[in-house]
Amino acid sequence: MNISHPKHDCTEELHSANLRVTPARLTVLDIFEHAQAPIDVSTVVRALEDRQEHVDEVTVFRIINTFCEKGIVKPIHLNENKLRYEYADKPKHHHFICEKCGDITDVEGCMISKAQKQIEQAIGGKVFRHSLEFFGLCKRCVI
Amino acid sequence: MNISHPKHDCTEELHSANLRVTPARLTVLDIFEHAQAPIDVSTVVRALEDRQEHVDEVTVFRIINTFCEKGIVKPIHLNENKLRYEYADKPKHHHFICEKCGDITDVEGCMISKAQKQIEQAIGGKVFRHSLEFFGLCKRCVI
DNA sequence: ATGGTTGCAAACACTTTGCACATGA
DNA sequence: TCATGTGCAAAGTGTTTGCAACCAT
Repeated sequence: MNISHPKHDCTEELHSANLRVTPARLTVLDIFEHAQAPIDVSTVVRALEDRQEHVDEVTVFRIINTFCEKGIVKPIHLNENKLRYEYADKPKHHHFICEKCGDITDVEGCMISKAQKQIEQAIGGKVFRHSLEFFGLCKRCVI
Repeated sequence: MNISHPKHDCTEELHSANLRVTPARLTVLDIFEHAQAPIDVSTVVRALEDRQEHVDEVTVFRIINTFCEKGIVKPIHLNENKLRYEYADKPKHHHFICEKCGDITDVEGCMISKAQKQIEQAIGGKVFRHSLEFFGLCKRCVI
């Protein structure tokens, strides 16, 4: 019996999303599963190159958009002029961005889900989600 | 009747920012002072047209960038592919964006300045600012 | 007079679209 | 086989830059 989580199978994940299994999609999925922070499209393209896979940037955009539609990854706005994406199967968290070195750290836990209730009362509507990012200097840059 | 003296106030404000007073800058400043929500560049261009002032979009970008450098307005990221800007002289607040009608409401007060302390301890760095937006349905769209 | 400001054209970065060809099921 | 995925070219946004002409001081 397999006690720990079975080693994640990208092929299976694509199948269960009703997506055809292609080399590009498999590798992009694997890249997201191993990414330590939200990554943008050109980073994915470079990661593919590093693995000797040459995938057109347009195709990477399309793969990621498909993954977003299927809920496999989700877009992350970090107040840049571009989108980043991260693997969706992560616990809720926010991000801390170092304004000097650009390092991105996850901030675990969500401290404002209760604030949403107050806001709903204030605006008389419904709050579905929020976006919260912190900017500053990481421990290596703060000195 | 509602007689305001925007030109006078705006002239002063440009002077004290060491900026030359031009018709385009005066009107852009007045537009920001009267805006009810963060606005983007093309909205400013349209607002200028409405006042019979035809200012090139590039010039509006430059005016707004100059205003940002002077701290007269500040950029607002609302998880779009473009920037919005708002008059900087407003109390701290966040924004609620209706995902159906696009209406933007200010959410008064900042409920996470104390959370920043905890985050600083967690990451071992320094948090200077944060970005927090709420998304949902406004009271007209929630039904 | 002269240095900052503007308009216009062009470039730029990121993202999407169209279409022919290739490929997974 | 055939619907779907991919590469390439091109277009679509939002934004910046170069440069000559213009204008506020």
